[in-house]
Amino acid sequence: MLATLERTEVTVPLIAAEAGVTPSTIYRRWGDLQELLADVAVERLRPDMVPVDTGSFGSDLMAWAEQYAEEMSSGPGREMIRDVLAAQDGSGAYQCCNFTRQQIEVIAERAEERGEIFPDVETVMDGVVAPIMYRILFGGAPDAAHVERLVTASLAAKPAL
Amino acid sequence: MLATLERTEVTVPLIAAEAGVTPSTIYRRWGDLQELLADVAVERLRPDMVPVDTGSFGSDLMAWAEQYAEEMSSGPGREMIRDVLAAQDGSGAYQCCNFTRQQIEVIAERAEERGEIFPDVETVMDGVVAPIMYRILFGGAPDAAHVERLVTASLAAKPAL
DNA sequence: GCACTAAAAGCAAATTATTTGCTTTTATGT
DNA sequence: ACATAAAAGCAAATAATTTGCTTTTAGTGC
Repeated sequence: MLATLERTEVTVPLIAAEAGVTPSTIYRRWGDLQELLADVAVERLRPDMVPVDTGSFGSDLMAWAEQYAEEMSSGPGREMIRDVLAAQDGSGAYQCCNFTRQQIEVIAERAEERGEIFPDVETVMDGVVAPIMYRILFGGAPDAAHVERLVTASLAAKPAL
Repeated sequence: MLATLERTEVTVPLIAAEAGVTPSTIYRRWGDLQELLADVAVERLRPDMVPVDTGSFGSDLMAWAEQYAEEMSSGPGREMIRDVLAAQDGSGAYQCCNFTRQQIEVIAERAEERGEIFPDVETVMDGVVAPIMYRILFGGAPDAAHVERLVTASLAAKPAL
């Protein structure tokens, strides 16, 4: 029902009716529409899968980054990010950042077990995640070749010894 | 007057009164509060200075990045970014990104005239600007040491030959 | 199981914001 | 000066938000 509406057409009274509650319940629990939308978006951005294991850090990261860029660039992806960032309460954004970091940590842990040498997680956040997100938010979505270049470049950065 | 209020206390009728116009004028021109705030924020984010010339690409970029990170991490900086990104119309974000790109282009043009070798602008956007912005938006503000590391790393990336 | 309590939800009135149709002003070209 | 079109004012209608108070719900100790 609500999914078919434009962002500007979604209102608290509407959501309340949909949920079978009175609007004041929603206002008291969330304060305003943006906080509610942010909460919903954070839940929807929570990863529901472990990154696929393709055999090496490099290819795991490449596969993950490609999928991440694609999902986040999509219409729904952008709206969810927007919703999270628009909220007054910054904790949603922080959570999302952690979801992402944890996914990369999973990839890193597997690489560790294999005895690979690989860049540390913060390097990947700066070198891969941040540019993807920046371009989605501020410019056009990054294309596949760009994502590939970001991943390749960050793989060249070796960890502190 | 308005500057002393919290974001959630700023309303269209208030701004209208402040401006000495009727609210409907504002609603007709901007549609809603967020578009208006985004417009204001874009104007305030427009750079009013040329990056200082310190003698080389590396030190110019370092000085610029430090100031950029500081300004954008500040309370008002964060609010302006938030306002720009919260707008339905994505053109504000695109403009802000271009403001930044143009600043880096100025630094690059000076380096070109000096005959320096330096990373291309998109590399700097990905390697310096994006991580700074990502951390401001999604986590804690980046500290000075982090910014310095980002700049140093991106300087090592030489342009395509 | 029953009474007690605190938190959450309902309800409805009051307030505030938003939209809209219509009128008036303002700016511009002739 | 007049005609025109765009922008602004005004005010009524609609919709959203806030709030005080009542009712329900869920949990706790007896």
